[in-house]
Amino acid sequence: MNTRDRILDVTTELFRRHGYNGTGLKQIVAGANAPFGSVYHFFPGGKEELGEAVIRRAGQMYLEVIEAIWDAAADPRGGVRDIFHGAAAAMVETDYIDPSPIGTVALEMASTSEPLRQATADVFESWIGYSAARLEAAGADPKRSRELAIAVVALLQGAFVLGRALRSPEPVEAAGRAAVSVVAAALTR
Amino acid sequence: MNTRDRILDVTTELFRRHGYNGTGLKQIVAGANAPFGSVYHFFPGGKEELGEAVIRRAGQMYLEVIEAIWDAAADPRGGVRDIFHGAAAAMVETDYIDPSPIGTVALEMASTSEPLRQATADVFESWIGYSAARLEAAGADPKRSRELAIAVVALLQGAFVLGRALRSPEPVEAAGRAAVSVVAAALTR
DNA sequence: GTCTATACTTTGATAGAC
DNA sequence: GTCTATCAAAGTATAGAC
Repeated sequence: MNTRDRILDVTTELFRRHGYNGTGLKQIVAGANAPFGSVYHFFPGGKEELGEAVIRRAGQMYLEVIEAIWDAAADPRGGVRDIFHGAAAAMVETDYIDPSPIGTVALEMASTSEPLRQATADVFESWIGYSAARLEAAGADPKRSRELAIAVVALLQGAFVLGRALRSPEPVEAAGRAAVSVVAAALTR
Repeated sequence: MNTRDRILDVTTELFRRHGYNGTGLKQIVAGANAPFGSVYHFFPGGKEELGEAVIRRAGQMYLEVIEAIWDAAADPRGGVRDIFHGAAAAMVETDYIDPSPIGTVALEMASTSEPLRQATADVFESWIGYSAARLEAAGADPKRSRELAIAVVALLQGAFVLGRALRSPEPVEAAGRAAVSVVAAALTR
């Protein structure tokens, strides 16, 4: 794998464990077996530019995972259920590392770095927009599909916070059942 | 106000904006107009002990706010609705500072500091336990009241993440309507 | 593009005078 | 209890050889 991708991979992993401020550039180059100068070669804007790239790449990867799950699911309820089940399983397997680095960076940096805040906002909007479109296609009221999608994404992000704090998959499972119930209610109306 | 409380207040405020790792001890003593040594006088365990005190105090304060809202509300739906309305208003008023420092610290530190992780877990459990008891008293199935309470807390925390990233009260309002709908469904069954 | 060395700043923490 | 001075380590960033 090339140096740039190794740097991105290691930084993503470190952000998931320690967030943006908790991750040092020295840790990153050590983990990526890269010379220190390479970070500034590939990301001239330094840590902030690297962080933004990590957020946007992780957001895109997750969007593709969500798309694949929706495509494989029989109906919207099944799609939502599978997304939360997958996330719960991932948390247990990884010893409760945050499934995605995005929520942590959003909370840490929204008041500090406008480029990073904007990157997290763009990612969340992409998830919300995609989910709203799928819910609408499944029969949800167009006027309520965005609100519904926001609730599902909020349940997922909030469940990550609780699951990580409690070191348990229970919050993700509970949030998943709530998400299915909210979606089901909107579709049978 | 005494020095110890000033330190706690300033640290809470800084955690809400920049999280645990983004807040320096020097910033704290500058903001609190306190000598540097006072931090170690009142919190011999250093930053970690101070952080734990901030988390537990904020968690207790929020629990009391939630209790007051429940007591004032006509029914559970109203209580849940008021909690989210209040949070949305607070975010707008404070230019989208995180309403509480707890979620950020939980995500940042869960894999790094066991005392801080435990403190965030204890706070979330106290919110979940109290909310579950109120829902149960209102007629929710005892077997489902905990799951319901977890979903409401997850919606709230997730909405903070999204609201902060998007700089909008929309996610908190949307999550609030979803929370009311989930609670209402569980009570009319 | 790779790698090393280094500059400069900020961090958390400690010692000791008052 | 208050306050100052200072430390060692870690933080980001840069320069320049190869």
